[in-house]
Amino acid sequence: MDTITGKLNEMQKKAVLAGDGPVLILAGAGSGKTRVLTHRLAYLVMEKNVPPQSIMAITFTNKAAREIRTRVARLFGESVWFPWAGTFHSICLKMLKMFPDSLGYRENFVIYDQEDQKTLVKDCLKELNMDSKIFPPRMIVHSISRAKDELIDPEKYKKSNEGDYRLSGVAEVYELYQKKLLEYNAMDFGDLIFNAVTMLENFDKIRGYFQNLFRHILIDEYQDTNLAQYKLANILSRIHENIFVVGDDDQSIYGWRGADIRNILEFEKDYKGCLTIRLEQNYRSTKNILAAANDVIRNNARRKGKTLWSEKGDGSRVQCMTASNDFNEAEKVASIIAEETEKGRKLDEFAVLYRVNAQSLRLEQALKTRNISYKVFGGTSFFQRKEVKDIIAYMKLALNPDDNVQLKRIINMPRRGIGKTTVTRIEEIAASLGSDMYDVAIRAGDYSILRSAENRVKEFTVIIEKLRKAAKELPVDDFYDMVIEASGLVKMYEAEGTVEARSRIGNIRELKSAILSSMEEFPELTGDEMTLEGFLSNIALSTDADEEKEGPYVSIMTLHSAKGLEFPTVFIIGMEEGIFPSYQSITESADRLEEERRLCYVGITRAMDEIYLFNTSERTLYGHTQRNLPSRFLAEISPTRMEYMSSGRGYGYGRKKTTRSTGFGLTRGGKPIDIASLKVEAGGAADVSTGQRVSHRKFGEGVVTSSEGTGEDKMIVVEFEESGTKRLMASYAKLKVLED
DNA sequence: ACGCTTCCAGTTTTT
DNA sequence: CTGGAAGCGT
Repeated sequence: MDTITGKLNEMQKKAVLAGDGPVLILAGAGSGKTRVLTHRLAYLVMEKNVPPQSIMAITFTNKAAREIRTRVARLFGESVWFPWAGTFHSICLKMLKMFPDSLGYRENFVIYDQEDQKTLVKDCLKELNMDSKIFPPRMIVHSISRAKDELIDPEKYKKSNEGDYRLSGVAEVYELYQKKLLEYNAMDFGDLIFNAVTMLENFDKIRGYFQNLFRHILIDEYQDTNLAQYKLANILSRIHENIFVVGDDDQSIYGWRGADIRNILEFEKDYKGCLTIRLEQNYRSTKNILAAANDVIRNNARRKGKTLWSEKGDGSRVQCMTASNDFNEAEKVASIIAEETEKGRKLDEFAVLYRVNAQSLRLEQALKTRNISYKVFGGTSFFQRKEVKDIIAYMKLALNPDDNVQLKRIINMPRRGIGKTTVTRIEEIAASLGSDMYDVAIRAGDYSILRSAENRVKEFTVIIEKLRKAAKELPVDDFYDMVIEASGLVKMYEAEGTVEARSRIGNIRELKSAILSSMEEFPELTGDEMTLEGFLSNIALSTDADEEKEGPYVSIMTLHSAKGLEFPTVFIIGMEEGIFPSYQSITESADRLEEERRLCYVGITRAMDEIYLFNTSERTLYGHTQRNLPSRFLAEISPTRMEYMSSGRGYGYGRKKTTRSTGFGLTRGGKPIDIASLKVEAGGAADVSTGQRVSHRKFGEGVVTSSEGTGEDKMIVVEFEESGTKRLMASYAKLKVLED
């Protein structure tokens, strides 16, 4: 028992030892939630004798799943296999593969990523004669994905959007899109969850089987679940009712991807009699950092409410700096890192976080010129690279020739003289026959209209036939060799001879190492040999397979990708209105802005010892230069926690003289001004600004959360403690500004 | 069929 | 400023 609870604090212990029934753990940032989960798993197996195969443990990333596995293994002193530990997607895939024909899918179905989805949507638009200007494929993919997150099928979608021209159009596409997916024997990410839920709902026996199987369900990052995932867990936990969820409503930052913060906010309502435990002791950050984070998140209305505390010392104050422009900002970050490493600190103690990937460019340049090693996380992942996807398309098609999307991708890749006309003809013939394009291609000679292209098409089908045979006979690594050889893709890049082509060949070769390492891992995990099907599903569900980088490096990434990580020193750059919070979140809704604020909270709480917040007075993004006011989040942090560093002007090459001012004014046009007095709009005549506390004679006290327009027309949104959120006209509302 | 030019839009992205 | 897509000329 001591090995399980020995190093836990009281609250953590209570969570780990909780009895049967639903349990909600509200775990603040850095409060040891992974520790609680792993200890809970160990407790269930070691003390309660629950067989590992009857525990479902769900995380959001493969990385988190791996982490939990290795940490549980450490507790056990040996590796115990939890067959149902993984991501929502991998677990659903596993359930679906156990009963593949229940939903009309054939075995060997493949998984579509976003790019495949977009391609398929474009095909649907063309077939429906719809204009992709009016119905941008990106937006449609998004709408379809959101619908699936909310368990809305095409029929329901159509019904609930009757009369709306745009959404009815989306419904049309959605319907055809699903039809094609089934024909092509493919599922997208959303389908994995949606179909698993559908399968459980429609088949009593299957449902009963899983409901009995899972005596305990544990879910990490519960604040990021969507409705479909909520439903899945809800159905599966109905018999044993042991649902143990861990999350932090203040870290819900994926609403735009369908995550429904309601799931965690209303867990107690949905699971009556649940045990709720708050983990508020933070083991990560200094008091100043936590205070700043608490200051920011306090301004959100939609939250459970929780205040983190720490036994660590105050540490240094939040370092704020206004750079003249983005170039200068990057220079400063780089120079601080250089200075600190000269004092003996390691590069991997630093992370630089930003709102959008496009911001990384300047930073990379600045770090490069100083020879500071760095790694950009996120961005295009290895398996998304064009050349890698092409190879995978060959593999997918060999496994599943029904897949027209992959066929169209590679039929003329490398060039073999099959152009648009031929492809369209094959497509039309296939459509009128009700068969797949591959069937038509292989019989190209039978169709007079294809006669002229027959030889070139045959060249392609011969390759695929060879690969289909090989796919059944060869182990995956040998099969890969054959794909390289038969497709001629590497040969094509070799002929190109450019630097870019060489890097593409490098990536293709890298894919082989990915295969080899999965082949090693696979039998360990499942006891089976890795099949082509297994490999393809594996990589479809993994993103973090990037090549390891040698040596210590500075981590640079978006705020989103930083979730779950920690660093001694964190820089957040671009703390500006319109950047962070993003322009869209300011204009769209209060909810979106609250999510943005949570993102800020996530960012600040990544820091253990030091945090630097940067903004610029001028920034070039997407080719145009803009002047942004400092982020409202800066104004929300108590000045007593901040230290404002101003510096000599200069555009990157000026002297790096840094002067410290005792106050916290922001330097603009040479005059220091108080952050709290900044207006949201440049030049606005209104006298209330976002973040300010105001009082209204009828509504009571509240906080200004957003505003739009200027002068007479200025509208502000105020969240009143008693009366809720109100939209008011600033000039008529007769608000009194409260001093703190 | 293919390559070259022009035009346009452009968050965040655990799967 | 980028990358992707559509359009046009060979």
